Amino acid sequence: MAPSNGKLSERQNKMLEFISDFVKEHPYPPSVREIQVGCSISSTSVVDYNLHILRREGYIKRSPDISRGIQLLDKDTGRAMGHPNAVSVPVFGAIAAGEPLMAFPDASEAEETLELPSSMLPARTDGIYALRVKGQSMIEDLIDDGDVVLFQRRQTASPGEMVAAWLKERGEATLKRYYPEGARIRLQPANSAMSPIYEDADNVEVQGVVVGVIRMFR
Amino acid sequence: MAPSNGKLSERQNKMLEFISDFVKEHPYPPSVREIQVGCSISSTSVVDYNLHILRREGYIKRSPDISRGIQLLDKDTGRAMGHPNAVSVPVFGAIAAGEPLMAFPDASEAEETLELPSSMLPARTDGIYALRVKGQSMIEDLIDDGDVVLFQRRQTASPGEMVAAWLKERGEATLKRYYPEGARIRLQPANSAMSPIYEDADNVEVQGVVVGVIRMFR
DNA sequence: GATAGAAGCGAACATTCGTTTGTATACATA
DNA sequence: TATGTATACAAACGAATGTTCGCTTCTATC
Repeated sequence: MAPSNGKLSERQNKMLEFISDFVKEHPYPPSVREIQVGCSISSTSVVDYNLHILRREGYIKRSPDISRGIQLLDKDTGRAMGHPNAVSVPVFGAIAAGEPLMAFPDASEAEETLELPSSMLPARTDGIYALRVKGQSMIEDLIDDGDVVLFQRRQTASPGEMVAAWLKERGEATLKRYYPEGARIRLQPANSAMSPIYEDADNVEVQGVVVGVIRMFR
Repeated sequence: MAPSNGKLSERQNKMLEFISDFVKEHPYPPSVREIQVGCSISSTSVVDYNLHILRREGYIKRSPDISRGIQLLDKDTGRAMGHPNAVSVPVFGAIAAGEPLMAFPDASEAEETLELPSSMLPARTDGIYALRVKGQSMIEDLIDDGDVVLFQRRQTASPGEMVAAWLKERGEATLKRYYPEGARIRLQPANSAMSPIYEDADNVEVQGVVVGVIRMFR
């Protein structure tokens, strides 16, 4: 069996992540075969082999001969983990209205946090943050004043994606669609009453792409 | 099968209690046979029989053909139990596309549930449900095809509110703005390409008012 | 008494699922 | 080269588990 050096293989990490995701989305733990399929493993025996290692290393607990008898443990405390369903998303100030975004916004500086179910979010739930939209520059993309927009932190974007862009010279952030055009970048509002912004590529810093919109009335 | 009078037999109550105790002591739900032994029932078919009743009455949710696929629901709200701060919102079929809404939609019949933080929702978090929007009849109110719309269950609405309305004669539900005009009701789409619907007040049943919109890209 | 539905029963069936077995490959080491 | 170990693979085995079926018992109703 594997050496007891505490390091996990890539496959073992993937399995842990799969189990963690699975229990967030289901009221029961995964079976060996569900792990097999979810992690693209060719044989159930390989799953079992690595589950033994995860158990020995203290990452999980297994109930022998019981279907779905897998329990995630907190590696540090060795205690059972609950149902860590919620991802807390920091909500920063309004976009397009000042200086909302530092390079690495810290959750502690958020005005509030939003507890969102991880099932709602894309696979990578880290680097998710939210901004409250100010103004109607994206009204034709169905994003209204006051909406909360969820972003995935990224430094690059594909043409046409909605991004939070930091305009260095102006010292402000803005929500627009991203269109690189050679050395310059067109930031296109979704409001026919407004004109696109053209900026030198050096002056535009993508800080995240839109992954969702939440609007609550009242 | 049993009459749908909402009362549970002694045996069914015992089963519920057993399941509740079981999930507190184990990281996985009980199997049919474990319920059988724990409740001193002679046959697994009796367990299955009563589990069907519990499901129909909204006490549990079952995942067919999945071992230990039993989930306790909160009878009052029809929500999944076990997530302290989260409210699980049942998501039913698409609106404006057939017959999505029965009089009292049952959480156990939801195609999926959404775990939302109670902080996101209005004070009263019971009677919240969600529908996936089909079509673009509310596009000018910034609700797009595919969006998930959150409703608060209500039988009445104020003029101008967005409601899920059940048209008895047509046997269909629709998402529109609500304008009572004497004995008839105008159901106004937010799409200038579409005409309002006029219906006799007797033929319109408000089933809920819109309290939020969620749109996830991916 | 006849009938029908609710509830229970025992057994069998079919699938899911944990486990084992035999083998293969890569790599380190003696 | 030979040997042992870690990892992976495919297949099969057998236990666990969900489901179904035919029958019985009980009770309410006509």
